[in-house]
Amino acid sequence: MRRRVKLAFMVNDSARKITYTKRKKSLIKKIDELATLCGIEACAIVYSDFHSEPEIWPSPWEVQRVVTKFRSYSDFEKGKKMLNQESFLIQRIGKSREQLAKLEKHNWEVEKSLILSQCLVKENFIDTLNPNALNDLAFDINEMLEKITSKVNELDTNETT
Amino acid sequence: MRRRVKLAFMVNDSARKITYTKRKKSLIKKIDELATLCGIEACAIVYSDFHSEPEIWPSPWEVQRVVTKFRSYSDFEKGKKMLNQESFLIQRIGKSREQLAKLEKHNWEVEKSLILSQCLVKENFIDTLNPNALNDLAFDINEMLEKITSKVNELDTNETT
DNA sequence: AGCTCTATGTATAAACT
DNA sequence: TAGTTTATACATAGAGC
Repeated sequence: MRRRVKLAFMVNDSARKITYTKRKKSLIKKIDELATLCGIEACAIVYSDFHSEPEIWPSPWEVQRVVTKFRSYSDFEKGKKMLNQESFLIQRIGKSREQLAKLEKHNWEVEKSLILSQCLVKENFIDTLNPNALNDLAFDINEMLEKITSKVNELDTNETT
Repeated sequence: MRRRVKLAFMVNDSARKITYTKRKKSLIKKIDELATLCGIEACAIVYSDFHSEPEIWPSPWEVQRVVTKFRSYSDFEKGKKMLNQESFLIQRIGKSREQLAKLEKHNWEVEKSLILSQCLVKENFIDTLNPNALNDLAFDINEMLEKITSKVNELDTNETT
């Protein structure tokens, strides 16, 4: 009953699948605990041969809930929110111009990373998509990256003038 | 030295941060072990208050490596790849039309989830962006969702005819 | 802020059902 | 395929530096 398992690919198919099932379950639990204990949001994505599609936690429905909320902002609420943000930004800029620039840089890094991780998933999609869909995906990615880049450049320009 | 920790938000700031740091480290290790032992790809994204940006595993550079590869496809390689995909799809369709439909449905769910998680991050960005950037984000998200939806509809239409 | 120590809780490989 | 058991490895809260 020793465990002493060498940290390497398990060549035994059945043992590997059992380990996968067990460890995946534990991993989900750990993620859930971390999120609960520390009040953060976390998700994990696993691409395995045991399933034809990536597995995602937390549930897509939970993620969808957040975005539904985001998309359901009325125009009024948007305006109100923007005013709040404006005040916040003015205060922040007054306090520290450099810090704001740093934040924007961070945001760009994150945005980029997320886009990239999205691309990673897209690449895994490839095996189940047709040529037209493939082209669409590539186009979307490039367009998105250009869009974000120009947005950040715009922010930088406004910031330095 | 008991651990008897209740599974709930830790109100003590310093204790929470310590726990976060420790558990995050372990979580990364677990993900790494799962990936190594079972030969799969996995990543995790954590949105915490302790960092201004989400933290991503594996490293953004690793993700970026994949995406760079993806973007550097020459037109020729793209064409070759697409042919392979077409063969694959034809084979799959011949084998089981329903299974393909199911796969596409799964893909759509995953794609949607990823877009949604991206939106989730965008929402976290809000506090550091100005009103114009906010509008841009909202516009991008809506556009992206519409684009994907229509793409899936297109796939469905082609599939059912 | 991050590290060590240590008691104890937790995860899990292997075996069995 | 999935649950149960058990011995052992691993994770970690709390305390101290």
